[in-house]
Amino acid sequence: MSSGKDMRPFTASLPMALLSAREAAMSFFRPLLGEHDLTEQQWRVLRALSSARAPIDAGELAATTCLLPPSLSRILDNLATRGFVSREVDPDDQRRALLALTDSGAATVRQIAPESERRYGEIESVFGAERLDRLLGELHDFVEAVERRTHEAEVDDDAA
Amino acid sequence: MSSGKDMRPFTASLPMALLSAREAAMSFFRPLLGEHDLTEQQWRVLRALSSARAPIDAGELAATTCLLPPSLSRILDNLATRGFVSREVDPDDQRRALLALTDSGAATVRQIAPESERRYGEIESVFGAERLDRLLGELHDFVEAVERRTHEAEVDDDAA
DNA sequence: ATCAATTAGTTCACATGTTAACCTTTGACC
DNA sequence: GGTCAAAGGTTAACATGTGAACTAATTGAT
Repeated sequence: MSSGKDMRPFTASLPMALLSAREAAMSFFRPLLGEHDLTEQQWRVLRALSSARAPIDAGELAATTCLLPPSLSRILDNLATRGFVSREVDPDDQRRALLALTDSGAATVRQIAPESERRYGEIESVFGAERLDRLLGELHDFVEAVERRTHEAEVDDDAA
Repeated sequence: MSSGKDMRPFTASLPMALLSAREAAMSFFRPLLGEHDLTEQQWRVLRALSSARAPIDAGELAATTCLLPPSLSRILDNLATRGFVSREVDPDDQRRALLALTDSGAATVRQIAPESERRYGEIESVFGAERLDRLLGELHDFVEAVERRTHEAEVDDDAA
């Protein structure tokens, strides 16, 4: 007698579905990043800094890139050593680090961006551009719905 | 002058959207698994073995759980040491390992499954059950579309 | 039967994920 | 103005992600 009868089939699990979809999506970009000796996470950081208009602090960067502080800390060590990122202490609050792209980092982003966009276009052609947009919208709504619920729970905790 | 003008906004990137959605989804389960000293990946392995009707080999298990062989190898070391999983050599092909849940592993899955299902129900109530089903369907289709294209590319390679 | 090419898993090296502990700087309070 | 809790980052320890190299078993071609 199998013990699996009382659980949702494996493939019907949302975390698994999101994971395999992400693997599928990243299969378009991983080879490109590998050619430039960048990991997916390093690229996320460069990309986030590139679209930031001014230096931002580590907490904000961590939130934007979906990286936990310890991971981000090590990634910044790496990127600073390679000269892609500058790290300074915020004079207004010496606990904070202010991060920015160096010229070399910005040049690297500019070099990779066009090919990255081209491959994003491939994804659109495989799945359909508007269908992809709808999917992005649903994913965004999902995150919002979960966050709303989480905040309510926190308020409840405070009240208790 | 910001250098970000030629790239898609960060939040509009599918990999990022899938990643943050996955984080949101896992926020329901991570605390539960932590209570049982299981990581997300260890739980994926236990769950996959629990729904397998017969012992399966490592390659199949890796594919099912979205784990790369090196990760799976270490995870199986861990789960075997803890007595949750048994590992035997396939007599028909001695390269293969045959994996199965032990009684203790099956008991652990049975113990966790109900609460896991309950939390899945919370996700449904937050986002809507049919809306979640549609999302799952789209994610599944996306993976299929990408895999189809990848297979075509491989055939092209062979022909070249 | 023999040997080169494949295949299944593991091991290695390095980067990241995850939690907890730590250190410094702030800010609120008295 | 001194004390203390909280905030921002980093460090530590262990588990996993990732690509490359490695081992052993199997397959296939000769």
